[in-house]
Amino acid sequence: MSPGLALKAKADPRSEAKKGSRVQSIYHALRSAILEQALRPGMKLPEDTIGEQFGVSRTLVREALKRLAVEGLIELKPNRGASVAYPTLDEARDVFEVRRTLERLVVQSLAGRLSQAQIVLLETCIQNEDDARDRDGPESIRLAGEFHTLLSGMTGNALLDRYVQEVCSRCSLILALYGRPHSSECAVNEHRQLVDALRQGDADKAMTLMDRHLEDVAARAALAPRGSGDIRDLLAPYALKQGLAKR
Amino acid sequence: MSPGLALKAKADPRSEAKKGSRVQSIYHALRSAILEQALRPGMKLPEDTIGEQFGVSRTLVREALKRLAVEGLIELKPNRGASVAYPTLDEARDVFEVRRTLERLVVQSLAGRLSQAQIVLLETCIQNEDDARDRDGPESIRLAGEFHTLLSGMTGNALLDRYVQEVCSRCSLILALYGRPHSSECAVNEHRQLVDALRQGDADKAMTLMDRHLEDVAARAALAPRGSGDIRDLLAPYALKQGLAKR
DNA sequence: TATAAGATCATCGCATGCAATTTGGTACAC
DNA sequence: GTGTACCAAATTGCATGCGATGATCTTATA
Repeated sequence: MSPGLALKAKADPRSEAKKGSRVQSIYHALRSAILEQALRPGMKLPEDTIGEQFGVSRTLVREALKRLAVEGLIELKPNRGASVAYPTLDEARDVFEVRRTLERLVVQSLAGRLSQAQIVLLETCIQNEDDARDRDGPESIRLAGEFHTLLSGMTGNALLDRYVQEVCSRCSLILALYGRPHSSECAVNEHRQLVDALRQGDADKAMTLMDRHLEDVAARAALAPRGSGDIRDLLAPYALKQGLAKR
Repeated sequence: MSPGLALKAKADPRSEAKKGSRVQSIYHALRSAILEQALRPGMKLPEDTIGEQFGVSRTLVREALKRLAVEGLIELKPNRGASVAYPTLDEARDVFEVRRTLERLVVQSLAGRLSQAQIVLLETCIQNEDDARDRDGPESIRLAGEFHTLLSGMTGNALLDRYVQEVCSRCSLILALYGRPHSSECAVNEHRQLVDALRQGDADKAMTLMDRHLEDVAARAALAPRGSGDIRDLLAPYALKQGLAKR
């Protein structure tokens, strides 16, 4: 529309550098906003409102939304637009199941094959987690996810990496939804142990550690006590929309 | 553009029924065309050419192309449009690695939990494979994939199902590229054995069978002899470019 | 003849307009 | 007071136009 807006948008993606396409920026912004719960589950996400905010047209917003929908962070209903996803406990369990499987493959691929530089990278990542431990919940959730995606990226298996990134996104949302806030200090230790096992090349130990770690994470999300969380699971969707209950 | 074309396109998606949105139709058409090698790897896929063919605008075509790109069936280069993907042998190996991991989870979830109706479904699927055995390669490749996606769908885990579908698509393309044509008769038997193990609830046996089965499939794709396939890998694109120029 | 610079053309990236669908509200009848 | 029909506002679905980017072909010069 007005060239002024377009220019502002072009100037705004500051640290994104010259390359990142604008949909990328929108995608990242929305993703962060969702994972940090600035946008709460169930919230509507109208295309033109977002487009105005970012100084782009609906076309690009729509594209970003579509990507987020693929990742399961938003829901995209036929003629009624997008809203922040509200994963059920059943879906959450499914996601964690897939995640455990995938991450077992990650550590299996990585055990004993990490370079010194990679180990340093992992350790600084863990350090960041440790530093953010006291601060707000959402950020530490995001950082914990980044450790896992950092690992998956090191496998060199692009497909595996993409899948792990996706399940991590979903898990972050799930944790933000169902997780108890005061629970990330043990994760840091578990991450440290895992890196140790990987460095020593003990694939079995690493896999066991990762497995137990993800079990812990899932448990923290109140997924383990199958009965207790179900009330919310059943209640919330009705409070949100009224009428879309299918499965 | 011309209403004639639009009508033809609208009439053509025959079994698609009324509901499937038009991008869906385009997506399925292109997907089939690629998997059956009507569209050969490396071929360019211009938006408006396809749009004309289907009687829709570039917008919808673009959307379908994006989905295919996510699935790894086409490549989408920044300002140069889409072309049918040409997975390298390394990528192929990565895909099969992920696939084995995922499908192990599938059989693990399914062992001993199949209903009678599901078993019947699987058996008819295998029968279809058997029937198509003698016919052209592409179709039997597609059918073999359908058996696996049928299985994954039965887990009830939507995410797992989506991932398996995706890796199956990719594997089909890979097999079409690198596979030897005369090799599907054993797969049928392997599928039968697998269903037997699942019915008996022998999870370990089923997992082993699935693992070996996918190993076989990968081997058939010339992925096992790491050095031998590279010649084809390099040669084929050039042969294709000739065909592309003609078309 | 071969190389390099420039012009031309095809194709995509993105914004925007219009039609279609849904939603929420209001009036009216029962 | 409840239920139905209808209307208006909001929002998405899709097509298309314009500018931009990269590919190809031309031409000039060494």
